Amino acid sequence: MLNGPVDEGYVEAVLALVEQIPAGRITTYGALAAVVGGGPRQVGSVMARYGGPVPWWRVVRADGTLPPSHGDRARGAYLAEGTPLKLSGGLDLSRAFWDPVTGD
DNA sequence: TGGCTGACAAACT
DNA sequence: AAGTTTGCCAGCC
Repeated sequence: MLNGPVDEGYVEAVLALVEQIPAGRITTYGALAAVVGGGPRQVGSVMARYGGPVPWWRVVRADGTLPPSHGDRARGAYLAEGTPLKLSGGLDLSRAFWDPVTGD
């Protein structure tokens, strides 16, 4: 337990939401940041450090474009889960966006 | 102590 | 439509 440092609460909140993202759906860093607080960059930083055990590929940019760091790993996951992809190589936010606030 | 960096976002040209 | 610039928040040098 322990829980030592406070950041753990913040990290836990972010990871919890990411784990709640249903397959075939995606959310944005800004949306998560709006729920857990802080800024979108902070969410990204947390994911980079502690986002190992969570489906981080379901978290994308606000434009629906794939983050440079995701790599082909995320692309395969999208196809495998049936995530609505756009011909431009991005994601169809209008169709695949999942709201962490309402949970739908 | 000040400045740079970073899984971002929104606005402007 | 695309590329560039500024802002935000926290951690690290």
